[in-house]
Amino acid sequence: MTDTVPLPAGAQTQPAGGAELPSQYVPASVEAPLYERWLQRGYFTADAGSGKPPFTIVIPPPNVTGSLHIGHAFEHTLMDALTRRARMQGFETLWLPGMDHASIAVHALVERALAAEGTNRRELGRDAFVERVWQWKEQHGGAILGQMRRLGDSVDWSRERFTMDEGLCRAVQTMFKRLYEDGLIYRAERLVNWSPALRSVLSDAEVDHREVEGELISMTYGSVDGSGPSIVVATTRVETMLGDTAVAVHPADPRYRDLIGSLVELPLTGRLIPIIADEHVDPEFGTGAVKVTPAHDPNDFEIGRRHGLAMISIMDEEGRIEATGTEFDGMDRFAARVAVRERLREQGRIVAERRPYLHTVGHSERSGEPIEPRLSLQWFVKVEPLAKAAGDAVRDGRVRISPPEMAPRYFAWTDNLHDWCISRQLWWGHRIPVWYGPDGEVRCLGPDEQPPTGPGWRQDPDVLDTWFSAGLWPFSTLGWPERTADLAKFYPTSVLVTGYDILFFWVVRMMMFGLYAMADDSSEADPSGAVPFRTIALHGMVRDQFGKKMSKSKGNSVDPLAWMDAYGTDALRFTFARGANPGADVPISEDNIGGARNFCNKLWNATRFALLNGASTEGELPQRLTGADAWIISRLNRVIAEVDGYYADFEFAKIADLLYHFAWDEVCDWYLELAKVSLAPGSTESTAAVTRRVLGEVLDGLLRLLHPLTPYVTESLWTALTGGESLVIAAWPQAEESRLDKAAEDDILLLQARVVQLRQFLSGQGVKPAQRIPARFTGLGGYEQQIRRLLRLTEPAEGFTATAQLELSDGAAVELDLSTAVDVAAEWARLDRDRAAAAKELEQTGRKLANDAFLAKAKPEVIDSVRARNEAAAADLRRIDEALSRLPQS
RNA sequence: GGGCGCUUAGCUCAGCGGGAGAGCACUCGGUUUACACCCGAGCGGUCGUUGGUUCGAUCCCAACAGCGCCCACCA
Repeated sequence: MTDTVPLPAGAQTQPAGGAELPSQYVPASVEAPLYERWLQRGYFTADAGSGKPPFTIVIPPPNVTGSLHIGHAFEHTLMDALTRRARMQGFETLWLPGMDHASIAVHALVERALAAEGTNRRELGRDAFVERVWQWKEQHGGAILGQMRRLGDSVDWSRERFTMDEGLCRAVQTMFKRLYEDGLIYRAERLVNWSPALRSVLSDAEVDHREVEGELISMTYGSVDGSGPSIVVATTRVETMLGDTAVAVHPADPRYRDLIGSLVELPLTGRLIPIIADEHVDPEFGTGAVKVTPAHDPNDFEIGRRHGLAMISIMDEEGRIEATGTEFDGMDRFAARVAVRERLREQGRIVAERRPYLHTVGHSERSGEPIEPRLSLQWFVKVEPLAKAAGDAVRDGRVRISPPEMAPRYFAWTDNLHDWCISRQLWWGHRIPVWYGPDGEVRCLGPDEQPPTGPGWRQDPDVLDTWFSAGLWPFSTLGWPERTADLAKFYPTSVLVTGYDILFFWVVRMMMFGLYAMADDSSEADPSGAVPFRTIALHGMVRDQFGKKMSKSKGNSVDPLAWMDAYGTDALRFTFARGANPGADVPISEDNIGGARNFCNKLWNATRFALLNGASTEGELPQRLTGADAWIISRLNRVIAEVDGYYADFEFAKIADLLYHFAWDEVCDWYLELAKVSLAPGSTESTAAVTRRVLGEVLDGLLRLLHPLTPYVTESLWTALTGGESLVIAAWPQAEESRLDKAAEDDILLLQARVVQLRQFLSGQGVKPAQRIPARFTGLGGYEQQIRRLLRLTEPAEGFTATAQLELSDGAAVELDLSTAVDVAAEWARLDRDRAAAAKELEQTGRKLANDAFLAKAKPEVIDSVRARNEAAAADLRRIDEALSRLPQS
């Protein structure tokens, strides 16, 4: 044992010596130096050549434009906890950091800067624009990386990746070419989601369906004067009528049977269009007749294909009407909607208007405007076989989804995925590796192939959807397509931690690509080795204290950095962990984090107490322990096992809650108080030595268990307590069955029950904590000294008069001299309450025991427990009645 | 329109067939030498409603009401 207290690691400003150890934990003086030390010692750097089993997490790459928001901070806390625990468990641990190039977000940002300079990307030109983006990235990108250090993320910075770096470019090209050659990537003219603001196509996943107030206009096609055939159709997008090529009715609809096959005049254009029959039409809706615009509506596109209709595009890439020879040519789509409607009205063709008409319209997720279905030549991934494989991997258990209730959402996606449009009319991103020759040749190139030269050859101008490269993340970051040592060692990754809100976007794409690309690499020893991750752990979203989604516009969002400043990183992390039930949202508030800060301080002071009292972690823990020492070691070992169980199911909230209560209620409130007796001057040196060793053991174990959640305070305290190098590389505790001691646990439970009884009695009597009451115990069978200390009871002295007697649990009793302070009324009230509770328990359990059906059908252990409760209630009642009879009548 | 989930103390949430729990908030009492970012004692709930299954239901089933999220081409 040492007679001075070692300096907590990182606390350079604090002088050595327990007496000078501050009574409050000051995170700011500890965090940054500790993180620096961890980096210097290379604790986070993984070794692909290690013989240890691997544990891998790849970070969901944040956008290069992003900074750390509360959602990242939360997600990183969970990933870091898993990573740190795995490292302590002896895994070769890799948590790989990186960023996503975020095509659209970067475009928005840089184009805004260009606009401020009075220019735009088209004036600048492609190469200069891309150059400009790289400049921006070097200067301003990646703010989040520094913030991750504050959070304590134990990522391997030597392996940091970016989705546009050289290696990932090779991966993207390789993947594209493989899919292309397998016929899983194709180019086709399809009806796509077009964003006029971005002048680019978007995938289905980038379209938000929002309910808007529009108008539903019913109008007459054909003759208005009865001179020829006519039919009434309804639409919310009147302007699209300029591109109509048919009117469709249900084949069995008697109203229109005679009209099928005839031609009607399309107003404003003079074109004649056919009335056709198609099963898709719902006769119940509207008039039962549908205008068909194959080039601007997904359903109509399908109808058009079935009937071989012409597809007339009437809109350009910025959403302006293209209808040569009409007055609407060049008009914005929304202006045209009004203009067309008014022109039709003049012709007496409007037969009904419903306004407002509530319906859903797809909007561009990024730029916000309504998307326009538009006919366009684009690249697609044929997802069906890939998505099936992705679904099967979960169905057959190669990949586990946690919590399992989330699996249906996953299948809903894999089972219904449409082909994925991967080309974007943008400049920042992975350019499609396809060249077109002068004679219509198409050549797809891998990363090591030279682009064709010669006149007329040009590369496809489009870039790939950001999610294409993100889908390769779990293996591209490890060196794929090269068969690197990293890939061999660390793939498949162990667990993917992500929010349920992006399950569909990203997870399914990684599954599809991982299973496809890595199929050849899965060995016989591990046939499931192609999966990108063994487990998908889904978490919820961080919400405010009322369960509301955080948003800047609502003003309820929280800056995690400000909270780290005010309360410390560990407090923030512990708050997240404490709220993290699998798959459920996480409400947090300043009250929560205040409590977590207090908890860190509690640990600080518990360890300070231990250091001041010579706690030791040296040498073997005695095999035979007694009393409180045996109890707390037993409890520690139970807690270790429980924590391990919870980690298996990502039950962070339960881990945090368990450790909080173990540390605070059991270690601090009881064990430290009981230990004070063994450590007091009156105790023998051998007793004190054992307690000092147990004290060290318990705190050592507790700090190890807490380290994944609260790395800084635990590291700081643990190095001071043990003199060890670092908790980061310390071993994770092992639960030892031989340390479980049911008898010691029962002893302390009894002690606690008795102490609580006495406290309640004294508190009910209005006895002030400072008052020292003389007491005489009988039948205690041990722990008298501890009970006296906890309650500040004195030995009965000369003139002791027992003014009160109290029956304590399990046959013990105490006489107290309360001549100084007795509050009879308060005690009556308290005993009455207790009596009512005991009587209720007696009645409830008695009724069950009197029920033959219960006795006949209930499980024996249930009956036994009810019987025991019944007897205990009866004993309580007797004790209370006895106490009542002794109390003076008021 | 389809799918998933939620409704338990003032707030946020655990529990999910046999004794209603936690944190915070609240009330009362405290200068106990680790900690007032503390200690002790307390108050507070017909577990959304109505039926059913069961010896027994907060927990299982059904219906209803309210809320949330995801998916979706009803013109």
